[in-house]
Amino acid sequence: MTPRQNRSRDRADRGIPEATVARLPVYLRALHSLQERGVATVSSEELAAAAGVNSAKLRKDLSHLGSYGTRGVGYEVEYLVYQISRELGLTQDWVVAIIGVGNLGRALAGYGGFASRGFRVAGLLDADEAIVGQEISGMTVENVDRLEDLIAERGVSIAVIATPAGAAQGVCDRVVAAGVTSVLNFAPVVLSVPDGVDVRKVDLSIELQILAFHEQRKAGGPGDYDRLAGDGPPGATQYVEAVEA
Amino acid sequence: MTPRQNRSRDRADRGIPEATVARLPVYLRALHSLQERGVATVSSEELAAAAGVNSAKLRKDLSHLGSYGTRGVGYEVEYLVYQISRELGLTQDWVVAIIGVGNLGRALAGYGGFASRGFRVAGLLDADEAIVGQEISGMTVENVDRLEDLIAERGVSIAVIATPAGAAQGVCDRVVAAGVTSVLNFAPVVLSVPDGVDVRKVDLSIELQILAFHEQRKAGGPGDYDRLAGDGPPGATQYVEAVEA
DNA sequence: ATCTGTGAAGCCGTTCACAGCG
DNA sequence: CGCTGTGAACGGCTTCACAGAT
Repeated sequence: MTPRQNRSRDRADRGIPEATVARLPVYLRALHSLQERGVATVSSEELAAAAGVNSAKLRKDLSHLGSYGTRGVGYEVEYLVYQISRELGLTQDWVVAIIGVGNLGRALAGYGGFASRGFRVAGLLDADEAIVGQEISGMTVENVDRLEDLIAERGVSIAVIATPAGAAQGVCDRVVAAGVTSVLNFAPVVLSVPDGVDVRKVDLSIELQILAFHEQRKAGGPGDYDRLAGDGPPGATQYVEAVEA
Repeated sequence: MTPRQNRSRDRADRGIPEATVARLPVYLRALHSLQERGVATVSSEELAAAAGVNSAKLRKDLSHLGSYGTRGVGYEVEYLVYQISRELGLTQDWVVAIIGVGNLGRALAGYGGFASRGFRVAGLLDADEAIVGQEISGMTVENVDRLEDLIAERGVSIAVIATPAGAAQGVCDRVVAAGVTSVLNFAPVVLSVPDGVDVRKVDLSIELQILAFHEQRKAGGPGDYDRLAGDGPPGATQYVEAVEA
């Protein structure tokens, strides 16, 4: 027991706090936007406003990367863009495979934010013969049977799982066995993975449920306009788990 | 200055910690899954495993809702499902409008997880005349010009923004002006909203960037298979902000 | 004078370990 | 005895406030 978390973040790791890492992409986006508007220099106050955080937090975050600002002046936009990009590993290309080409998989395949930020989609895979062979966003959907081969051949390092809930764990096991250690999961299930594999999860219905919680606290009921249907017997709520990603 | 955060979470709020709220939907899903398998009673240890958290955390989370377990036994699945559903406000129906019917909007419109959990999609809106009038998942796409009317007529309380980045803030301002206080934002921008409005953000490229950071820390480079292109001149990274959600 | 970088304090969330109920 | 519910300890993140660089 006592599963000593092997988390390699003791020190010497140049340890950037997780919370900071999660905000760096936001800063990066704000900086790109400034760059497009021709801004050369920015203060922590301005950048923080653009990123939606407070300026002390921004400064502390950036201080974990190094001293890239000039006191009395601010930060040079281009330089900071480079430093953050490098820290996040975006100066290299990452090869991504999308498994599951339903509605969501299609949306992801066509998502411009991937290609433009150092992520290259190198495969669209599906198990459905009716979908395999289709042309989606300039790529041909391939059979998921070839998953292991494709990962090895194309050097896939990030797998995006957009399958139905029932298929997700199986797909995950296969990509992990094939050597992938980073998974972005859109299926509404908790994936089990061995230590050393990172899973991030995006769950649309969870986000909505969190909003509903706060909304309920504000008004005490939906809408406030007029009461519409719903509100049936408490115990009788029908949950269908009809998720299809 | 000193923008005193008007965060209405001082007390009397029956204060459930935000971190707990974010996990309740996960517990709920695990419980539904148990329910389908006919399990009537579950221990904190079992439920925690199914939800991917540790059992002490689970017990503390549930303790914020009340004492719904039985010592020496565990939790009654059905009862706990009801209590969590009620706490999250899922015993009522929430009316959702999706603005922006591109690839992602389509995926969201067809997402089973909405309808099955107390969320009713009551409108698909787009600005593009070529899309307006189309039938998507059994609904006709309507013109975003009618946004305010639809919100009022149908009692929309949650707006899902799936527009391109450039349109998002404008749409957000309009839904907020029309009385909506909960927004789920898929556009890659930081939305400004007045106090009292909740915004949650889902950002695909941010998640990938966080994965890339950790992946970089493991291997020191993408793939580990062989080095492919990339790695160009540092200052020359091309960022296109070509996001179209 | 201005704005960054940072110790110190405070807050929040997690984990431990056990008291207490069934 | 088994398992929940919870005070207490701990650790991480945020915020404050100011020292220090330009």
